[in-house]
Amino acid sequence: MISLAGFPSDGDGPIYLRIVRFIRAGVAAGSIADGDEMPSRRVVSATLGVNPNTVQKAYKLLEDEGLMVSRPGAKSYAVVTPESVEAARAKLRAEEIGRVVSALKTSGMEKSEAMELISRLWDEYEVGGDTE
Amino acid sequence: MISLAGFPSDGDGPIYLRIVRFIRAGVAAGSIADGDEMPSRRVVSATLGVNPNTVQKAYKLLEDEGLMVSRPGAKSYAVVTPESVEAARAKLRAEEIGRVVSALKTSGMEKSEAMELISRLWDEYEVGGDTE
DNA sequence: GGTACCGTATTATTCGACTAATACAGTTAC
DNA sequence: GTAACTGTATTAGTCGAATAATACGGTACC
Repeated sequence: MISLAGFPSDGDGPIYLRIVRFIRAGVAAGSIADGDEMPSRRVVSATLGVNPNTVQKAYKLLEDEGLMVSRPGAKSYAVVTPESVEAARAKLRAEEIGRVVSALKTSGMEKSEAMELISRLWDEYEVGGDTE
Repeated sequence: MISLAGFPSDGDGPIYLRIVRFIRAGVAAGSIADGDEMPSRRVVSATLGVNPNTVQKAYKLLEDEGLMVSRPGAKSYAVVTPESVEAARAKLRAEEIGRVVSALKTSGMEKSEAMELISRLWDEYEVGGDTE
């Protein structure tokens, strides 16, 4: 059974995404094995103090990514294959990151400037990109 | 008087940000000159079919950025100086990068991971034939 | 000074994302 | 079969951002 130990009590972003991130990290890091039983929606919801549907939203995303399997009535299990591990890592890596670097360097920005800018944007993060 | 010709009837993001972007682009591109008269809030609101306060929200941001000046009762004017042009370009650049950062966050990546990867990729990336 | 425009402030309303409440349906072990 | 779990769907509440309705006060020009 996959443990929720280490799940951050405080974190950035909505709860369902933090759950997704937590499982993705486990798959990517190898701390979750193929066929491991996932805690049920209700167990997770009770543990984290959220609604089962919030967990369902996270589990649905994870299933769509191929990181777990669910079927009505039965328990859910992690899927850890070379493909799913790569999928998890790809998500964590987000290939578009290369475009950030590309765009920034092309614009003639110094590395220190770029890091500062990205750090600030990350914290401020407004859809539409307005800052200040 | 600055013209609204070319203002995109459809676009991404809230209206007030599209107005901001439109003016920023004009300043950055040089199609707006220093001292140019800005259309009043009410004129813009009537032209675009939105509330004057939506325009006010945009104009307030532009004024905070140093791209225009307003004072109660009087007309508003564009401010085009080396500083404001640089400010406009920086904002447009930051906005573009912000979209990518947004995508990374939505995909569940954590800030520390992102910063680390960007730092590493920065050193590996070679400026090639990429333009734009 | 009066009129017509201007910018600004205060207060609703709308709308979508996130979360919750509840009910429904499938699986498994006895 | 039935009890106790499981996953899933439908609907409602909550909160913040975007926009609107309205009112107020300043400036310019005759």
